[in-house]
This record gives sequence, C-alpha cells and structure tokens, in this order.
Amino acid sequence: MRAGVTPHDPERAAALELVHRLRDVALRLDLAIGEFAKTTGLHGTDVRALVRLLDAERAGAEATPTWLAQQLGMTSQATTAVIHRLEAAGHVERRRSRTDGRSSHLQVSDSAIALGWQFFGPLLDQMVATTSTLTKSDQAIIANYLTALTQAID
Amino acid sequence: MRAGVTPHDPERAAALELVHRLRDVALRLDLAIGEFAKTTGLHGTDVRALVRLLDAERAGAEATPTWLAQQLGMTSQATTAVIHRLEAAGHVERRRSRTDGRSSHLQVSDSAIALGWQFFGPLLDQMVATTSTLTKSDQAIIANYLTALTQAID
DNA sequence: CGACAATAGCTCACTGAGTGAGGTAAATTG
DNA sequence: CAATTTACCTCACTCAGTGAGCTATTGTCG
Repeated sequence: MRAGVTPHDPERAAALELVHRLRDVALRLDLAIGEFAKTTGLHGTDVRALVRLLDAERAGAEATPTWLAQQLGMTSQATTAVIHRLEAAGHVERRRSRTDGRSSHLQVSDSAIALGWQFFGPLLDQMVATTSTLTKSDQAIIANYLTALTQAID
Repeated sequence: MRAGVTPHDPERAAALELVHRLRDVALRLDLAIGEFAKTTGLHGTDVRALVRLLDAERAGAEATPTWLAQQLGMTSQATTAVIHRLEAAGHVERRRSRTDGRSSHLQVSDSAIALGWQFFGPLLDQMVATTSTLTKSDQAIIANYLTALTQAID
C-alpha cells in the first residue's frame, strides 16, 4: 500500500497482517472450490450452491431457493437455473413445502454428499488435523475470534 | 450430515466445528466482494482481480497476467478480458516488462486504490478492531494457525 | 369475509463473461 | 541457429446470469 493511506501504527499493522493472512486462507478455499468444479464438470456456482446446501443440512436448517439465492449473492432467476442444473445432475431434489405452498424445500441427494466428501474430505481432514494439533484453549481462542469476526463483518 | 459418514469423535467434531466457522468467515468475505461489485458496477471477477493486484502491490510482488490468471483460477484469455475491462475503467495500467519482452507488469492506479479503501476500508477497520481486542499472544496463536492452515490446504 | 398487497418461484429473451482453438512474438534449449 | 517453450493475445462461440414480467400462494386490513 502506498504511503499516506494509513497512519503508521505498529499495533494496527500487526492486526492488519493477521487479517490479510485470514483473507489468504479464504482465497485458497475459494480456489479449491474452483478445482472441484473443474474435476467434476460442474460450474463454480453450482459447487458453491452444493456446499451451502450441505452446510444447511448439517445445521438442520430449511434450504429454500430464496435462501440459496441470498447465500450466493445472486438473483432468484439465476438460482432457479442452478437448482435445475443440480437437479438434472441428480444432486438435489425439490420438494414442496408443507407450511408454505409457494415455497419448496431443497434436499441434497446421497450421491451429492458422497461426491462432496470424496473431494472436500481430504481437504477438511487436513484442516481438522492442523486444528487438532492445538490445545483446547487455543482452539477456543480462535473459535471466539472467528465468531467475533463474523459479527463484525455484518 | 447424515449418520455413518463420520465416526463419532468429540475432539474431531470440535475441530471440524472450528473449520466450519472459518469457512463461514470466508463465505462472508466473498459476499462482501459481491456487494462491492454491485455498488461499483464492476463484475465480481474484476473486483476479485483488483483485490489480488492490490495484495501483490502490498507484498511488493510483480503482477503479470499469467500470475493473475492463476490467482483467479481462470484461463489466460478470460484474464486478458478482465485486464481490458479494468484498463478501460482506469483502474489498472499495463506496462511492458524490462526483463522479459513477452510479459507485462500490471500497475493498479491511485483511483483503484482509493476506490478499494472507500469500500473495504470500513470492513477492514472492523476486522482490525476485532483483532486488536485480543492480546498479542492470542494474535500470535491465530497467526500461526492460519499460516499452518495455508500450508495444509496446498 | 373480500379486496389489496406482499412473497416465492418461475419462464422468456437477451447480454456478455468465460472457454477452446489457434496465432504471434520473445525467450530458452540443445 | 533451428526447435521448443513461454507469455500473451484475437476470434468465434456457448451458456451462465440479468431484467422484465408472469402465476400462485400467503398475509393484511377495512
């Protein structure tokens, strides 16, 4: 960054460096999604959608097309297309909602789960292994930090 | 996640939870890029490229079209188009490399830097502020963790 | 209750971002 | 100094994503 943009402050600089390191990790996770997309023949957006749907399932949340559109930062029409592609590939099933006749519930298939684990499994294992080398208290420190960051970003 | 996919292991579950939280932060950062793209009229890819170019400048690295293509996980042709768009918008300048006649060096303009700070500045400030509430030793723990993660992902 | 508005999701026509094929020029190799 | 590799580019095309606008269901309020 050029001179004059930020006042010289060593403490801030250290914190900023940490934030940049975090962004670097985020970037690499995104590149991994791109690689997964290439190897499976799916599109980046489709993989991103699949990941979000798997996350929703893990969290026990109801995944609807509108919810997915927000998660992807896209329009509802584009999301409709994404769902159609995933449906055609047999990765997701569309079920009409019981409580709301307009809405539908998106259910990921077992094949999609298997596919996801096949690629992201090793990556997650590596990350989990790295995490597991830390003490419980260190893990707690990081978890709290990440939670605070999530709130700060919103 | 459905039953039977992972063996029940409380320690692993805790580490996995931390990894998921990290992914959540990564997702939000990506959504912020999307928002930035919408407000500026640029495209998501263009913003992502700009961010990477700013990172390269900060790190003092030479940014070339090929390097950028790798960073974005795209083909060189698509990257050429990105550079053309950014060039037309006055955000980047293309300069022929001194050492290699085939290559060119990408230089971000002051206007691009100002634009980036205008949008990402508040976000970074929030993240830095959150980081600054931690003790130095806690920051060191997190920094080491993130570095280890970066290596683990590759 | 019945009109009115808001919400969830969709189709259609179109734009343009990204890809594959292939080309040029500079650097490297044997 | 030919042959190969590398860096970047143009061209033609495809299809992912957008805007406009539709239908059906749910919610609101006199």
